[in-house]
Amino acid sequence: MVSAPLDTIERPSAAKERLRLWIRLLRASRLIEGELRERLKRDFDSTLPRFDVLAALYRQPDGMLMSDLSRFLLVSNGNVTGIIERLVKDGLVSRAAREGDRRASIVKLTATGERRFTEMAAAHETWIEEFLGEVSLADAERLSATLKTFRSNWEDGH
Amino acid sequence: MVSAPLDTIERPSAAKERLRLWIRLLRASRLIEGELRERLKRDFDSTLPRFDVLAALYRQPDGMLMSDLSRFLLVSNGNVTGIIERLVKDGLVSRAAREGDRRASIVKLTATGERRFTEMAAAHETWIEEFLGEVSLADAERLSATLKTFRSNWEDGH
DNA sequence: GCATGAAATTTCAAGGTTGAAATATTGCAC
DNA sequence: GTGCAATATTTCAACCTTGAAATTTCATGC
Repeated sequence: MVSAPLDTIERPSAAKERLRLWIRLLRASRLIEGELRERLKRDFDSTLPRFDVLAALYRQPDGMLMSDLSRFLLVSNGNVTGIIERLVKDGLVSRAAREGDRRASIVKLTATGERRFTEMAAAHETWIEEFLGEVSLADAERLSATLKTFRSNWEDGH
Repeated sequence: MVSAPLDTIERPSAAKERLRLWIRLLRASRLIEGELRERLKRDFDSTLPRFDVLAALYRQPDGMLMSDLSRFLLVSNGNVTGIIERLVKDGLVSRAAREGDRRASIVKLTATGERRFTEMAAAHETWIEEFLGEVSLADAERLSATLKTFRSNWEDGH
């Protein structure tokens, strides 16, 4: 019988640890996402994708193109079409053709949308604090930094 | 002009840091999930939810109830019904009524399903290593531990 | 000016997701 | 044994999601 390389037996395998990390990461997001979904529905009769769109628009008072939204939110073009349709119907968002380019439409928050979003954002913050409150500041900073590095590497390679 | 409390100006606010953590966590999962989805589709003509179900069943050779699956995967009952339907149609999964209880059905991997899953799992491992390879062993361990604690706390409180 | 490719968006089919209501079956109190 | 709550699952409408094809408009080379 031949010994396996030290890496695979004696020491914790980095690959296995990263696989475990991914599984826990996914599970944590799903737990939190599920709870957020429930509460957005319960308290604001809204959804997470709608909240994401409102948050993106809130940061850009001059408005965004459909394609800006889809790039920023990491979702497909077709997806954004439907979500915006519903937000417009609800009066939270406005659409207008871009000056001199009838292909593109500029999407903005309405006054109602802005008011509504700030209410939702306030609740959102307290909910996240409720969920993650037991994570120490030090842990949050480390974790956050690791994830930021991960994302930078990702974007360099994709 | 009055000074704000030290906590909110001089020192990084723990709440803000945890909010940032959540945003990065969500973004990281979405990036990885999106890439996994594409590759599962491309290489196996499958999807992430199907892969999740196969993985759960692989760990339980004696089979699982529909409700076991829905609890374990954090998805609704109705959701599982549809996914299992398709997996059965594809021949990867079998269903049978539980002995003496015609309400419950026991779901298992077929031989084909098991073979198929091990292929997918192997690819999955190399993909995750590709995505997270730059996360050091130490960082992976810390992050993973933090997320585990988070989940334990969560489950105690819910 | 016109053709032709690029850019911005929509449409569509297939699938995933929830939560609530409906169905079917079981177990239990009496 | 009957009634009734509990259990396991399905059904359904509404929404989210993707990726590919189609549509509309713009820009550019000729």
